[in-house]
Amino acid sequence: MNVMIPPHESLGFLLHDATRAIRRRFEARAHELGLSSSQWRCLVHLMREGPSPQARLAELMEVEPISVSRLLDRMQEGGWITRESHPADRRVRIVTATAKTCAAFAEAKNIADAIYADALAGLPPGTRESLIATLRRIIDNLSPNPESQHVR
Amino acid sequence: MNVMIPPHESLGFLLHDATRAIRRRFEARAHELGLSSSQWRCLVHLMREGPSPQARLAELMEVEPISVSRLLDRMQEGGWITRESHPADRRVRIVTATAKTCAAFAEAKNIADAIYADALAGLPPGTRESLIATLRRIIDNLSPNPESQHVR
DNA sequence: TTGCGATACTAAGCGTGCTCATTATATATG
DNA sequence: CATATATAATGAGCACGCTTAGTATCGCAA
Repeated sequence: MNVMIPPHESLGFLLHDATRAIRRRFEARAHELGLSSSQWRCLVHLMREGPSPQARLAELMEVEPISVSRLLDRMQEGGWITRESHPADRRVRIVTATAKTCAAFAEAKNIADAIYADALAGLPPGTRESLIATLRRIIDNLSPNPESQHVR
Repeated sequence: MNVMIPPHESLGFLLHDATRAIRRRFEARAHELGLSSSQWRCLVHLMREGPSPQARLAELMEVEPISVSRLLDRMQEGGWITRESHPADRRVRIVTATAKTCAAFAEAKNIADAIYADALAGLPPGTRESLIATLRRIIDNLSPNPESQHVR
């Protein structure tokens, strides 16, 4: 019945803490840009994908459409994106990054890259690659969609 | 759906996604216990530490005291903890795990351990240990408190 | 054409984190 | 003693995730 968990050996706790440390540091440094980590995640997908319906962004971010809707409300208010009606399907709103986004993108990316470098400081070469491979496998193993595993 | 999109390689995104996958799976399985992942995190610290002031729990969980206050409101309502006045310091509320917590603890721990095993399935032996070491170093590297690094 | 299910988005409300501010109490300092 | 500062907890309000539900629109089939 002993609760023998030495300080933070739990995989879940460590992943949680590492993720939170990175997110906090990003938000501290990107605060002056007016960009939260969720907004940054959204912009990365949007810049890679190009102008997209909200449902596509929800799929890429793996969150519910309603979460994207609220997020985009704030991003639109912040001037990061525009929402335009799809010419052929009036249900769809096409989300497009603004010039402000394009201007700030490189700066935010530099912030993120610097944090990753800090995070991995002192770890042997190849750690990043093996960590990435492990994380990808964990995500794949826990994917709720079994037939998508190992296929992609 | 669309299988042509190459998955992103960003460390932050992968950590975020892996953490979320574990959290989601835990919450799906612990739902019938009435335990959220945050409540579980809190209980783990509480069982390890013993009856504690809220401020101590906030320190252990590395969240703000107000967040603990709200979390404990719900945990108290759910019957997981009690709050008692400190006999010598009337500012302090001592948080204590209830019998319900002790009864459910092993079950929740089994859920968590099973998820970690699923997550690491197919990865070579030693992956867990190296992943844990890497994550601990990342957390340490990003700690906002420089003099605590490498000391613990 | 009409109807019906699927899809795109939004509304309402909650959990869990945050910042900023407030109250109550303890402790140190003049 | 009186006051100033520090600490413990909470209130108000926001960001961003969720579930559940609703509306508008599309596409297909009878």
